[in-house]
Amino acid sequence: MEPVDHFRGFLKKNGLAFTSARAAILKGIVASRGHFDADALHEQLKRVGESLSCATVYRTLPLFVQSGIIKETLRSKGRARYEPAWGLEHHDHLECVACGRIIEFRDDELERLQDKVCQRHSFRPVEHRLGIRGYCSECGKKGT
Amino acid sequence: MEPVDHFRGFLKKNGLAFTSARAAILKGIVASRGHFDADALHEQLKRVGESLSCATVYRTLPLFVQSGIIKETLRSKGRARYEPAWGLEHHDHLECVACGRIIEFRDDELERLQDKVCQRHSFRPVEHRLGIRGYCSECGKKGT
DNA sequence: GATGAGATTGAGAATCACTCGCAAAATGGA
DNA sequence: TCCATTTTGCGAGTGATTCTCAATCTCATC
Repeated sequence: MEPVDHFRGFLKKNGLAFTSARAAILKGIVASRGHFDADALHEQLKRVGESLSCATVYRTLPLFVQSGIIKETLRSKGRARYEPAWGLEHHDHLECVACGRIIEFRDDELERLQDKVCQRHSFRPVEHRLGIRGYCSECGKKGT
Repeated sequence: MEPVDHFRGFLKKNGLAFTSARAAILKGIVASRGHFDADALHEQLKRVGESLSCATVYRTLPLFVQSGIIKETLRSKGRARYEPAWGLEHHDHLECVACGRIIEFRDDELERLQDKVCQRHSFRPVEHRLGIRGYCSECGKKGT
């Protein structure tokens, strides 16, 4: 199913309207492959002629999170960041503190162990975030 | 070694002064066992008669992080949160989305696997944060 | 113990990401 | 088409954090 169809279904189920602003934002999300923040998304939309108020962008992002189209990731420089999630497997992040590069990885064993930890504490997980900060291979070479 | 001695050493090594404000904040940190945020720390200090400007608290916390006395943890409600780290083992967090309770846990196998992931990507880790959000045993019982 | 260069502090203004309030406009089921 | 309901844009408001800068404190050195 296409994200847009899923999103329409989500809106209808919740008595919300599918507006042109929401359509535009969804297009922006799909276009921006990879991580983005509210401001970057707003800028990108402006570039393609879709000028929405930034309040609308901020107001709409949670809907996309709730519907599973995107998910919030580690915030950086005080800004909430997002990444597409629709149809993608869960993964975690390595974040280079020197160059800012973000490397995604997935490790099933790691996932399994986390579930075990939750069981041990009778904890029902909803989501988790693992972020490892350090130096990527490039920056690691350059010293310190 | 006591935290205060370690901290003095850290300051000297960096050409910084050991001031009464910093001593007071350190005392506050030690007193507040467990997680805290800048505002809570400021309030606590005020309660014991140490009235520092909140700018000073904000300015000083990074020094304690750098020196390894505390570390930043998952932020909550838009606030940066910290926990004591001096002399304590690393651990990760389960965070209840219903009641806000934070459960600490440690799993060596999990740590080991993360190192493996880093090796696989030639990534030199500096720190990592794993936060699992969900429902704790108490809140899980109450439904949904 | 006095001195001075440099570090630190307080108070309030400034930032910055984000949210709110409200009137005007868009949506969509009947 | 009509209208109750939802959205939007704008600008003002928030709340955490940071900055500015003059006054104050530290501490190595004298």
